[in-house]
Amino acid sequence: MKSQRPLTEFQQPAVAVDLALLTVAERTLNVLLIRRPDAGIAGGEWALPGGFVHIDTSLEDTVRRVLHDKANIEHAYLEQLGTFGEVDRDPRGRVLSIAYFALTDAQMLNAAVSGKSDLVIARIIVPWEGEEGEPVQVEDESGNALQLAFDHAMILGQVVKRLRGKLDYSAVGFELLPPTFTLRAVQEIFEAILGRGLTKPAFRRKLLDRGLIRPTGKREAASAFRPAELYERVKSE
Amino acid sequence: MKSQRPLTEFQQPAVAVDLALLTVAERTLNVLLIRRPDAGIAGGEWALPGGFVHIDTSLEDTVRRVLHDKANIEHAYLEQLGTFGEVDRDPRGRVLSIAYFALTDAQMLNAAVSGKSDLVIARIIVPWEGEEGEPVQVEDESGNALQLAFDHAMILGQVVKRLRGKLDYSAVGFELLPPTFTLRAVQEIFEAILGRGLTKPAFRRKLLDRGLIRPTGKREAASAFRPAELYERVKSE
DNA sequence: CCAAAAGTGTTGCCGTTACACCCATGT
DNA sequence: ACATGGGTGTAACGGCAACACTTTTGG
Repeated sequence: MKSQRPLTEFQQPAVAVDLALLTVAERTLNVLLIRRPDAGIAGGEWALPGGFVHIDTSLEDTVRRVLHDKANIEHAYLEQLGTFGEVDRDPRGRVLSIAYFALTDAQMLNAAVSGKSDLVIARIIVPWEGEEGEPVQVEDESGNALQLAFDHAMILGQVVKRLRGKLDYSAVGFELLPPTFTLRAVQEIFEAILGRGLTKPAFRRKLLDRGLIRPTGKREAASAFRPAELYERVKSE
Repeated sequence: MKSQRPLTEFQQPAVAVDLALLTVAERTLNVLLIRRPDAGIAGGEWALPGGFVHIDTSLEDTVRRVLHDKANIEHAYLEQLGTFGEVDRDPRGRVLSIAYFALTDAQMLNAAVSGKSDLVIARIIVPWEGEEGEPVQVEDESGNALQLAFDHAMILGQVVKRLRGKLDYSAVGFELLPPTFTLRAVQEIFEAILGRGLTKPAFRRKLLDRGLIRPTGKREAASAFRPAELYERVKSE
């Protein structure tokens, strides 16, 4: 910091944000991907939606712009994951990526994506256990593997690692659920993120003891057998 | 990402790394600060050492350069904290800061800093409990408050929060110790970071049960009373 | 022998797990 | 009535904290 006009002294890297927008559907973690045009770099591959950081826009606002412009979503839980800055991570040149992840429920994401042909909701296949944080694979609804562009497989691996780590002591899990939900639905969210089964009674009690959710008195509508009670989040003070 | 030459299309923010180099001395968290020249922006205030990210240097290498050039240190535990990008966080213009923290033992830091008049090792005063992550205060060895530049008080608060969160389930605490150390020393590190006392027997056992350290058979030299056993880290496989 | 700090044994609490069982509902 | 998933009781396990106690060393 020896100069008073540092902003022009060196050639600076470009700065982008990349957004991993996740949900859980059919007991599996899903992520929104955008197809890169065939003609360009990494053509035909699938990437996290992203955008460059303009000089008058904060990081949060940049992410919200990406969320709105590319995913048609206005509100979602957002959290910064980290910044990736290897010199060769983008063949177009030096591009830093500030990675964020966002969480919504499956219906929201389905509605936002319907009709957009360059978007897919891909299933995340995690080829490791625990919190290793290695890269992951993705596949479409038919089970076909998708090729991820740049270092996005690694970034997604870090997202899964972060989620697994925070699930127990934070309230991120509920961000993947609609406003009211059954306990069974919460358990499926947890199992999808952790990649392993959980015992039902222990799970229910731990959840209720934390005081984060409250029964509404209503019950789910369509069910072949006994309908489960619907719960809602208790607004944090 | 609609352009093939994005690097020049928009005016880009400048990108810097800031480094919080911490140690524990006299049962207190300390951080290395550098004094900003009286003439410039934030003149006379104290800042985390930092530097701009050059176009051909990775983030890790940039941090190592800062560590070497400004703190005289070659090796230290390094971890990325997060990226701070409010539009007005730096009065010189739009500067993103990718914050890292580093950990060493007190002797290392003292040796590196001796004779450098623009550097201080400041005590961190944490005015909150638990893992709130609010800004912190700093003071010199005589107890005089130091004025922190930019958003560095907030960044340091986030570092403390991160350390408190990771202390129990990771091995970061040992990065603040010399190669061999007593159990008492480890406990003082933990107490300094957590900001509260711990009961000795429980602490010792938990530590030894984790299998991360091993007795060397040697004992500490200078002691008024019974000398404690010296331990070392067991090299992770 | 005493002071001071190192180190150990024992107990009890509490959160979590596991397993067995009962309950409520739609066909 | 019965199949099916929702929901509860109970007992065992294990981590951790607290406390009292013993041991070791230098003066």
